[in-house]
Amino acid sequence: MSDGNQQTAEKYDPPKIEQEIIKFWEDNKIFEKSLELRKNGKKFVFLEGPPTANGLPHPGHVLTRTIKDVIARYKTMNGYYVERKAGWDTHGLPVEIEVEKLLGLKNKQEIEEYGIKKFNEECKKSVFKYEEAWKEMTKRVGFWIDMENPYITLKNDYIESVWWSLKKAWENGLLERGYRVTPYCPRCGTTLSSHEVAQGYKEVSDPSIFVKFKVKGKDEYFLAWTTTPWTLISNAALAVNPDEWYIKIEYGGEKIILSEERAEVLLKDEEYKILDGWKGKELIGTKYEPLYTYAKPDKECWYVIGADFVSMDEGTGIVHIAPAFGEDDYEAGQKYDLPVIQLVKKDGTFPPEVEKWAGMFVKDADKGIIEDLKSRGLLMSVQEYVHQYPFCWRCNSPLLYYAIESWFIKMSKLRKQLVENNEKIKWHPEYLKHGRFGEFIKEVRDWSLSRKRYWGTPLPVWKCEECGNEICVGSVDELKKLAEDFPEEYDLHRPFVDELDVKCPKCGGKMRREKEVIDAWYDSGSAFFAQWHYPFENQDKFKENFPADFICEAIDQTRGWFYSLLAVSTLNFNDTPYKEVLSLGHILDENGLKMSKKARNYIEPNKIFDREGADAMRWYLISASAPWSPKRFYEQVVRDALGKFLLTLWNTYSFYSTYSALDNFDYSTKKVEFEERSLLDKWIISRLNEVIKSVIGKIENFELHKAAREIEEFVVGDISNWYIRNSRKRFWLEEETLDKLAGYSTIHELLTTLSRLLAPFVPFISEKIYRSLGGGESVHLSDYPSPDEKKIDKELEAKMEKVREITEVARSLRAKKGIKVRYPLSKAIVITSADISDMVEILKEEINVKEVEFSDSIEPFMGITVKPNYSSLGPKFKGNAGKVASAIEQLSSENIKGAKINIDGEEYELSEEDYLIEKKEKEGFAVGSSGDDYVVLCTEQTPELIAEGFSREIIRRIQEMRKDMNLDMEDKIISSVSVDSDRVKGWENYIKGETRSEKLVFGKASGDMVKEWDIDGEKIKIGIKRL
RNA sequence: GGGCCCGUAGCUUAGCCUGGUUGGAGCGCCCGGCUGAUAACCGGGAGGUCGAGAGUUCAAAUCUCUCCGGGCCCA
Repeated sequence: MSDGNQQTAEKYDPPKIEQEIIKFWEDNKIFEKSLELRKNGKKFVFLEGPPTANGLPHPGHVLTRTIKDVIARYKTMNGYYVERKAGWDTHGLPVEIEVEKLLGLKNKQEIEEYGIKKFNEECKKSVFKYEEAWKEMTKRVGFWIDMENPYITLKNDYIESVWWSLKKAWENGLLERGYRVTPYCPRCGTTLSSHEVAQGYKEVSDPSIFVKFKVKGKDEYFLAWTTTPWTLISNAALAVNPDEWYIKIEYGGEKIILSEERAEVLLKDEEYKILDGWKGKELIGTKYEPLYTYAKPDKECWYVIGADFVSMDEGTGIVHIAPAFGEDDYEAGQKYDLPVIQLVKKDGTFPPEVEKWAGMFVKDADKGIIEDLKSRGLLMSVQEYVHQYPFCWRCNSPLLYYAIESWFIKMSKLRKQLVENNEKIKWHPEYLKHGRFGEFIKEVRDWSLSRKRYWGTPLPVWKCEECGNEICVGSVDELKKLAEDFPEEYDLHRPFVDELDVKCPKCGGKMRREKEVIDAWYDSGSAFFAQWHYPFENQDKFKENFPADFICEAIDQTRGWFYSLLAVSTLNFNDTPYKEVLSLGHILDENGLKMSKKARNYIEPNKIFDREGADAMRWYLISASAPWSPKRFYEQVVRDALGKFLLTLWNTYSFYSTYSALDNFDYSTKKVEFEERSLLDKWIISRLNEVIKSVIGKIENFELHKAAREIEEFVVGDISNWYIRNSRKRFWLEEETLDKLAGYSTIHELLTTLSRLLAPFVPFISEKIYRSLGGGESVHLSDYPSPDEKKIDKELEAKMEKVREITEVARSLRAKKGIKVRYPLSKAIVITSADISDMVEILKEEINVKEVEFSDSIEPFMGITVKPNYSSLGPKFKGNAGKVASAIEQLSSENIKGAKINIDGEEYELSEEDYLIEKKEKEGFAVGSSGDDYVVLCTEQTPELIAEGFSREIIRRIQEMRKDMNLDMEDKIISSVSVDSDRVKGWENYIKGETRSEKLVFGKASGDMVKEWDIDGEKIKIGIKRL
């Protein structure tokens, strides 16, 4: 054969092959076919968590898409019908902020001046800014999902479904107004997100005061501590820790109540007298006189309550509670049904009813309040208190924690159901179920649903300006009936919904919509029904797909999407929306740090796809660690996965395709039956089935990393480095032997089965191999392999394992003795309990010995040497010790016992401690062991053996030169070597045959290529002439 | 500050649940070898306070506690 028509397999070029496969899938609609094929199969319902497309995808997204794809493909190949509908999450504050930046808008006023309509149009554009990049990434990573018909949270249909569920909550009394305490900038008139707050902490010095609250009807005082005197105006209660001990003391002529522990700290060097004591819980309910009575509360207040958060770290153990100005305070207030006294206006000043300080900014009033209390004798002491306090990152004014009116979903009423529904879910990893997630839902708080923003699903609540009637709208039809002139074309966003002319069904008055939009988490949490526009359409579709069998996202979704889904589903259907959830670990950078846009510490997925390929990236992500464990990610690890696994797999395939093509092997016509195949073939087939069995078990458990590692071990260790290595010889034969055909049959089966086994993991290379070997139209239309138990032969596997161990020992022995494997040895003797007599050929080949013998005993090859034990002889014989020692060395091991030694006419009888017996291999043998097995090599190198070894040295060099010259395997040459022919006496024809040399010339090297080699220190020239 | 996860060689990790030979392996490094499928492989070597400390125990990488560091979520 000449250049050009020789059928060597192409080089592994991942991006090229992957693009080619992507095109093939698209042209032939393989994804669609894979669905069509399983249409009548059992459903496996996958629910896609919607990403936001207003940022570029990063490696973490590649991980989620990879794992979802592995599971979906695996299930499909197992006969399940796995529909995959993509989704987009499109609402929310991050989108607005992005657009604000884009338009240069600084705050809400500017947005409203710009126009909500135009602003929202920009938001809509923004969320699809990176849609193409996402689609491209999805395609290149090989994630099969229907991106053509995604659900999109901004669509009217989607919003309508969400409205439907909100109305249901409304009707069940689970959607209502309440307060939420949030960080609030009084100057900007806006609440801040936690992220914004975190940016603005500063160390400041505030007054901290100890204030006395008079117990009602008694001449004694509760002592409380606060760093925000201005909140005292809105005080509603005092809180004690129910489990701590409180005491009444006489101090400075007054009766004061505070916690015992704090009294000891605060009054360390002072004198006081303990009058009485109680457990905190005994104080609960005690009434006191308010410091200020500006408020006229409609509920009972000004009494002692119990709260766990009251700590003994600072203060007095008694905490002043102002529900309007603290999260903990508010929670406690809810528990005790305290009024939300809010004597602070939204601009941060006191209202008129706070006569003394009306119109004053609250923080500026601190001084005056302190003075006032002092003059009334209610102040015990004032101290400076240095602490971290948040400031507005925009305008630098101090933030207030402020109770803002907000709409809530009363999740706290559904705690029991949430916990029950969680019990139905199978979590991976399991500890999340009762750990982070379980703990969270057990004490779930009400869901603060509304956002005073623009870009989101509008809250469908309208209030009548006339009669105060409130309605929640649950469908577009309903709204059409209530609104005048409802247009044909509409978009259920602000400002459209705000501008509708809605008439009150009760009094006919004008209704106004509550200006809020809802939390975007509620949108995505509604995906399981809203994606079908349920209940307005697709009722059957919904029923078939509820609950989902499987969802999978990263760990940060635990309290995100995993929760919002369960919450919405519990709220509307009182059932779990998913049966099994896999939570993935995060992708970290090379140094184990979180990837962030700011730090730019991640590599773009596209770069990896272009260099190492999607399969390599997938393989790394799958095999690196358990799906739920974090993974470090950088290019080198993907390169390693490529080199170690994919290239080895590819080379196995390439080896097969090269040789089988040369031999015109056709599996369908020349397949050799299993029974007629060699032990080596049967062994690798046994291993294959063993691996299939184990891999299936691991995937079912989501231990994808273990499955992947096992396959990798099998491919690299068993197939490439043992099976193929040992099979090469049979494929080099020119004639068509049964053994050769058996080998081809075996590799063919190995590769087609392996490509099916690997298809969910590395869909491209497996498709390529499968199709190239004529497996069928697509590996993804095939069935997942199932183990053929009959072909698993444990005994055979154990025997092969033995052979491999013995080989290792023998190679190690050769290395120790400095005898290269290339030089044959006459014999190896093996001592083992296992019967591996039918595998001597493999052994002979692997350790390069002419003969393998089995023996029962190691003894014949071991000599026993007797050595003097100087530490015993020295003290006994002093100056004569040396003589005794040399006498001992003369003795043999047989006659040492009780031997008598004559030194200078005196006779000594040797005792056992005088000598040491050492076992040592006899001259000419090398002995090594592994467990109870021994290997003995005859190390004697005869001139004949050396000649054979040396000729192999020559052969290898010629082969390398042939490679360098780019010769085809069949090209003939003339070789010349600068050594005497005696050096390879008897092996001339062998060299010629192995190297396709027509002639072999000795003495002087010449030809098209002449190269000088260093063979064990000897300079030898070899020449090759192309014929 | 709270909850949950993680910490084993320069890097990636097995072992931990169920305590018991000298804590395995791969990558990388050094030395040597094999090779007409291979970017692979084989032999040998250097490299480990198993994050730190304490406790339980005859015995701790493994169980318990405290601390340190990283991550996620929540304040």
